Formats: sequence, structure tokens, C-alpha cells
Amino acid sequence: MSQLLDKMNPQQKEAILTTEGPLLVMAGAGSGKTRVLTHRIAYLMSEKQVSPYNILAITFTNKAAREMKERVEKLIGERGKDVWISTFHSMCVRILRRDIDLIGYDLNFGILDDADQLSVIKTVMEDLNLDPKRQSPKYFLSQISNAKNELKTPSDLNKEFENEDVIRVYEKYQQTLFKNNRVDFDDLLMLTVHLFEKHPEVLSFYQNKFQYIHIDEYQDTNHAQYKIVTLLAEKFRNICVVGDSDQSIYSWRGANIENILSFESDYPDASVVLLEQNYRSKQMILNAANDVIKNNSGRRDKQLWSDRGEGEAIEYHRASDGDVEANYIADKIAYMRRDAYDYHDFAVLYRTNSQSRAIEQALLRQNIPYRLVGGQSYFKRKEIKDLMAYLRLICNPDDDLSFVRVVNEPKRGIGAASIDKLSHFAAESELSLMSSIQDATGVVAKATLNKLMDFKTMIYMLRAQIEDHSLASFIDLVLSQTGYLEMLENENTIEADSRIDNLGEFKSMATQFEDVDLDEILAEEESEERADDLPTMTKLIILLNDLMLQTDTETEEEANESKVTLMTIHAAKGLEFPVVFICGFEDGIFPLRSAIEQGADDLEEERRLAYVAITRAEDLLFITNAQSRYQYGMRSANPESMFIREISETYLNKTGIESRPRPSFTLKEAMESKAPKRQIKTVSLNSGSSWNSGDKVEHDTFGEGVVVGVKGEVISIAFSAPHGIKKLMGSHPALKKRS
DNA sequence: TGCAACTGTATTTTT
DNA sequence: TACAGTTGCA
Repeated sequence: MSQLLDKMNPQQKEAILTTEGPLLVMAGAGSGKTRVLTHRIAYLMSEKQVSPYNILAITFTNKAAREMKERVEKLIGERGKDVWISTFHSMCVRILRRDIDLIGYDLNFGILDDADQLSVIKTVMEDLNLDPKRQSPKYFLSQISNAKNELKTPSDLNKEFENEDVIRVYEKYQQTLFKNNRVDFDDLLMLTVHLFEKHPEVLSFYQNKFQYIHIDEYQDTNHAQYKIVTLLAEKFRNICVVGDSDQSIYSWRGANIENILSFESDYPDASVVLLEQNYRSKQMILNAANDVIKNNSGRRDKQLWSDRGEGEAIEYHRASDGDVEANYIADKIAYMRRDAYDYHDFAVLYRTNSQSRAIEQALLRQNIPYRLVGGQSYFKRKEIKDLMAYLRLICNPDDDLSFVRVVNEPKRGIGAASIDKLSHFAAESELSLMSSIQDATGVVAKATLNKLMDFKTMIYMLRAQIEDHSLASFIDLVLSQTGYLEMLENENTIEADSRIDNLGEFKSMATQFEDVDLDEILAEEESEERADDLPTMTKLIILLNDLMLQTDTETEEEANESKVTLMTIHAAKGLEFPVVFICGFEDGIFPLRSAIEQGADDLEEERRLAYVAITRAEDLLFITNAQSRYQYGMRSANPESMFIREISETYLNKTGIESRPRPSFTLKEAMESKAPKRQIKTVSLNSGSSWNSGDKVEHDTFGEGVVVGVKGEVISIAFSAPHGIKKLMGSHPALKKRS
């Protein structure tokens, strides 16, 4: 028998061997589901002689797709490269790129990110005279997104008596996108369904191609994704979905937990495999996770178990203050690193990104290296978006959205007022901004018109030259011809320098794409084409869309560096760490206030999130919170999270404020105020003395320093490197005045 | 037109 | 707090 089944438990074996017909794998956290999936794919190829071209595997994130791909290749070798493994969204991009013209769009469509979406919505609202203060653009965006995920068009909403404004905005928004030949993330899914429904021959092509379909994280699929899967699997019915309803944490994005719950009624002949053995965590951690999740209603009960040993009790630490909490975590990491653990063994998880700052500061103070996952994505940076807009405009001069973005970047003296006039004119004559320029005499000032003409000439000149260049050298050309690079160079700031670096990084990404990635994509698609044969413009369009879907830019080396990982719990799904800290475990933060107010459904999702967080830990789990903390610039106090009370006391080792009360102190770290420095007499709790700029101080950790600013009770002190300027409470016990 | 200063307001998660 | 949107001035 195949060695692929070695070391598999009976349930895992069953999941791998059940290749024909519908199969539901209920995979608890850490139960080796990715391993099952990769081995199943390898098994299909090596034992069942299934061609890699007939296998599809869909994951939730790009990272998961990449990893799965690597693991399949490791198992089966080069042929693994030909298995189509991707996210829903990138799969749809590829499908649409072949046939979207059948439903009226141009094959060279571009993708819109959420920031772009919002600006379209704002413009639409303006046109419709809707007051953004009464109904926020974000509200409309989420309504539209929900509708699309439900595969509903504006006219479908009409029948359902939705908010009339939503329908109008949706309609106009969709028209705008269509005119600009752009699609948003939700369109990728919805339009794919439309394509399949209106063109059975296209659907049939993919049905025949994908004879064996795998969907990871099935609990996170929304209705549109569900529909795509259902359609694709209709013919061969070899559909294997893997998931864990207890880890459904994306309902806010339209994910419908019902999809996995009703799989058995969708496919009455489905086999079901339950994976309950956990290979990740010590039993104590699983006990806690089980304790929490069992409070959710309507779930299929499962009991995770582990043979990795009992493990230590979970350390629950309640600190007096948010900064104390952060310091506690930093101290623990510093301490534990001395013996068994390396920095990369630790993860600090939080509910919201804004919580990262306190942790960062504490780690910085202890000189603990960390990597922050998520936050401001590389592709959301202004310079990258600008460059991409230029490139998109060159590929499609009628793309008004890109036109507006870059027409005055760098400054060309073409201001908002002129663009406004041009827009109205263009709308009347049903032209794009770019093509309306030539007839715009009298619409805008003569001088402005000339500038617009120059801009147009420049874009078309670049367009004419693209085929003489590789992607990277064309990007160079664009950056220099547009004056964008010069603008940054003239700025002469560290900020601008880093923007230049980012643009350079973009260029190397393009090179990598052109030389390596593109051929892999084409191979997977069974395309006859080779990257070398494609026009640069085509390559550029594929690159732009590829990048729009890419949110994580971290390389493998970066991820493996010896650093503590900081991220949201959402970002941590699918990952594991020997030591995990979950911070801010307070009602109001985790669960979020809105979820508490909202009621059962939202609370249950928060609870699943807690379950995900807890089950990330392999050996040790720390749960922390604080009696009071700064939130939105105000001090506020939160009770401990309701979830901590759901964990049996026997699994907890409580430390901190309740067991050992001590005076609270804070290390408030505010940003340097721009206001002129005022010297205010400070009230010092422990000495009664006040601080003034120039005072010399001695700090227990940072050593000698000089006071450089006083603001209320907070004083800024310059310490020698590597500490730099710190803001501390004047009453901080570690601080002493020197004479 | 462009910039600086000011005001008001909303604070989640992301393919 | 922080940022987006607005106002007012050069």
C-alpha cells in the first residue's frame, strides 16, 4: 500500500481513500487537515492515476495555497506543479480572464480594491445627492458587498423592498465599474457565476477539467462561493470539503456557516469523516478550548483530544493597566527565551490591530525582535497604488478611476475643479476622461487644457513603447517619464526614500513574476503559451490583477526569522506556535462591544474566534487582560472577558491583580505632541517633586537620562541608545531624580 | 490651486 | 487617538 498512508490515523486514512463521491471532512483544530488534503491529492495522482490537470484545490488565503502547493510538490514531485491550487478569488480571475467578454466586459479587466471601491461609492453618492453623514459610504459598500455575495443584482433587491438608496447606489456603482472595465472582489465571484449560468459551455469546460475538487475551510465560504463549488462539482460529484464549523470566523464577510452544516443534505450520499485527534496542543489547552466552544448552540459536538500529554495549566494574568499587561508579556518572553524557546516560538494574538501598539512598545523596551503581521499592506501604500494606477491607465486609457488618481500626481497644475468640469463634460458626451480631452476646448481653462493634452500625450507615448520593454524596464520608464520618481527624489526625506525603495521592490516583484511565476501560472492552466510569447501589455495586466489579490508579501525567510509574531486572531487561523499569548481578554475588546450589544449570533462568532485563538497554542498558553487601559485616547475599564469564566478553574493558573494587588502605575506612551511645549507642574505620587526640562534622571532599566519635555504627569526623557526618548509617568517607581 | 490648520467623529476582522 | 473631511488663507 502507498506510503502516503503511513503515520495516518484511521480517520485520516479514510479521508484520503474516499476519493469518489462527496466527502465531508469535519476537521477539528490541529487535526492534520492540510496533511490529509495534500496526501489525498498525491494519492489521487500516484495511486489513482488521476491527471494533475483534473484536480482542483481551493484554499482561503494565498499563503495557504502556496503552502499546499509546496507540500504537494514535496510529496509527488514536479507534476505537483500542474495541480490547480488557488484561492477562490484567483481562480475566478483566471476563469474570467479567458471568457469574461462573453458577459460584456473586456478581457483586460482590472480589479478594484476596497479603497478604490470606497472612492467610487463616494463619487456615486455625490452624483445622487446623498449625504454621507446620514448614510456612510461604508454602509453602502457593505450592503452592496452583501448583495453580491448573495448573488443579488440591484433588480433582485428591488423586489425585496430594500433601502431604495442602496439600490440606486448599487446600480450606479456597478455601472461605473463596468464603464471603467473594472471589477471588485465580490464581482470576481458573482461574475463567474453569471458566466457559468449564461454560458453552459464554459461551465462544462471546467466541470470536465475539475474532476476532483477540494475545498479547504469550507465553513468560511459565502453563498457565491458555494454556488461556484456546486456548479463545478455537478458533473463528477467528486467533491471533498474540509472544515470546522467551530472555526467559522468570517460571517461579517458573508461567510455562511450553513454551507458546511448542510453539506450532508446537499449531498445525501456524502461520506463523513470526523477528525478529532489533535496533533498540535497539550491536553490542557484543548480542555480549555472545549470548555469555551461548548457554550455555542447548534453545533455538532466534538471532543478534541491529544496524546501530547497533559501540559501546564493556562496562565491567566490580570494586570492593572494595559501597559503593565504588555510588559508582563514582554517579561515572560524574555524570561522563557532563556531556556527552551526561541523568539519565533512565541505569538502574541489580539482581537484588533489597534492593540498591537502597546505590545510593540513593551517588546521594543526589552529589545525583543518581533514581526507584525497584517496592518498596512504593501499594496495599499500610496506610491504602489499610484504606480499601479499609471500602469493600468497605460493599459486602458479609458480607465477614469486610474486617470483621476494620477493625473495630478506629481503636481501638474490640474486641480480638482478642472477635473470636475472635465468629468461633467465627459459624462455628457459619454466619453472617458482621457478621450474627452481633445474636445474639451472651452470646458476648462486654456492653460489647463494644454496640461491635460500633455498628460494624454505622455500616457500614449508610454503606451506606444511598452512592447519594447520588459516589465521591469518599462516600470523604470514609467517612473521617470511621469516625473514620479523625480518628485520623490526632490523631496529628500526619509519618508520619500522609503517610498523609492518600495517602488524598487515592486520592480523586482515584476521581474520575478515575468521570469518565474508567470510560467507557473500558464502551466497550471494547461496553456500552450509561454511567458516569453506574451506581449508585455498582457503580462502587465495579468501582473496587476495578480497583485491586487496578494495581500501578504512576506517571504518564507522573513517568516522564519527569529522574531516574536504579533497578529490578529483572524490572521492566526491555520497557524500554530509553541507559546501563545492572547491579550486584551476583556468584555468590550474580546468579545467586542458591538458583539455583546448585537447578541447571540455575533457573540457566538466571537466565541469561535476565542476557540481559534486558544487552539493556536502547542505547549503553553497565556491569557491576559487589564483592569483599565487607554482606548480611543481615553482611560477605560473593562471587566474580564466572559470567555475566561467559561474555562474551568482547574485549567487556569491565575496571577496578577486579584491574587496580588499592587499600586497601579502607567507608562503612557503618547505620540509627541505638536503643540508648543508647556511646562506644567506635575503631581508626583511618590515624591511630591515636579519635573522640568533639563532635569537629570536615573531609571532602573534605561539608566541615566535627561528630561526633554513635560506634559501633565507624563514626562519625556531622552535616554542613551538604544532606548531613545521615552515617555514615562513622573511618578513611575523606576524613576529617580538626580541632582 | 495648494496647503495648513481645524473640526468632528468613529473606532473589527480581509480575499 | 487618529484620521478624514472641511475651511480659510496665501
